[in-house]
Amino acid sequence: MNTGFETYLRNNSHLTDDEIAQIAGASTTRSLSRNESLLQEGQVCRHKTYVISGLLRIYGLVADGSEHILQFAPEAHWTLDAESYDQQTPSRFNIAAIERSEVIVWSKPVFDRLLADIPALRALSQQLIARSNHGSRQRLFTALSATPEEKYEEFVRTHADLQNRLPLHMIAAYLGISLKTLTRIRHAQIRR
Amino acid sequence: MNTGFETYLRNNSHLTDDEIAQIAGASTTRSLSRNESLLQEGQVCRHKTYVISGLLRIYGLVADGSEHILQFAPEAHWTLDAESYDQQTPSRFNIAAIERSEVIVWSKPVFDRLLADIPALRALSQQLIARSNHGSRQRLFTALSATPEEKYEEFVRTHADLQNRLPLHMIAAYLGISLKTLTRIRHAQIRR
DNA sequence: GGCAAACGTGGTCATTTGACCATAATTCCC
DNA sequence: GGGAATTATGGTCAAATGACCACGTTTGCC
Repeated sequence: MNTGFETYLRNNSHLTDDEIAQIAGASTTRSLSRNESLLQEGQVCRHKTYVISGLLRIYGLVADGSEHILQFAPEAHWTLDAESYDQQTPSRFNIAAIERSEVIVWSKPVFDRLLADIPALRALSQQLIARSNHGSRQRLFTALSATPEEKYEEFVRTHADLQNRLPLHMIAAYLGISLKTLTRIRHAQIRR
Repeated sequence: MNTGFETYLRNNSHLTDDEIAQIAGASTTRSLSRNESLLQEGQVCRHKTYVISGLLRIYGLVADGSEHILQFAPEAHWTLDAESYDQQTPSRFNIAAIERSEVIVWSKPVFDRLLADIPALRALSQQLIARSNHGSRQRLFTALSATPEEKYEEFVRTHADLQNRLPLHMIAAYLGISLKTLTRIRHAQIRR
């Protein structure tokens, strides 16, 4: 079986075919229907996850019930609440499917074992953490410094592929602006 | 010589005294006067840095010349533009001293050598990256979801020690709000 | 295929926020 | 110690934003 995951590893790591087979062999597949939850606030994230197809979101809720999205995870993304997973502590965030999705997962003991056995997997993990770090930081800077319009423009620039798979209210929740403001921005841009 | 750095390593890692001596021995000390720059946008971050004393800030500039602060780095913090350092690419951010500060630095080749030789230092590095990750993410969530007042309250809660070492306009630049708004919030709180 | 839910847009209004300006107090540095 | 720069606060005003509401359309799903 080739889930696309093997292809991903072949193209994005120095793993040998044997190692790839070993990693894939230790994984379990899980299907998520639209809106199905993968992790809820307060639960401990017990699995490392890779998205084969579909689209997930990682988000937090605030007092008034509205949600704010930290990250989208489309196919070929590793998604996890890193803090909850690493430390096995209750998560502050939620993960749920936006579209029908397929993910593969490893329980933490299993994945730890793989990490211990396979140096190239450690290297890949570190690379992913570093990338995530840079992503968060860049996003933080944008959140601090950009106007709503600039935020939207950056989103379109960096997530062109996701733009038509997401309802506008989720884009707004991702940008930290209201749906109304987003609508206004788009309206203004059409006029131009 | 004991700079406090050795003590830090003794308390926060599994490094042996020999290893600690090796790491400290490979470092260079640098003093920064108030407002002195350590790294400017566009430069490549060529050194790993540890703050012995004082206080630095990592910030970015926007078109109108205003600055937005990503992070404060007081004594006992490792500070660096991780992306620029890791990939040796031009930095998008600036680092400068807020107070007169002392830092110790290692050039990247030297520190890479230490990392290769000392497993416990790799472990520490990974821990620091993970922590930084979680910090950025938490901060991003706050930036997206909190009101200015909530942001300030969280800042006071999490940075009580820095509060009276920082001018208000820098706190505002950190929170992503205007100085005016910050003044208003503080005024309202006094009245309560 | 059809019904219910989700979605996108629009209008209005109150509130918040930031821009600009001035001023007093404080702090820094030579 | 003293002069200059930085800092904190305040006032006013315009603009941006969000809250609330309604309505028509689209979409998902049984």
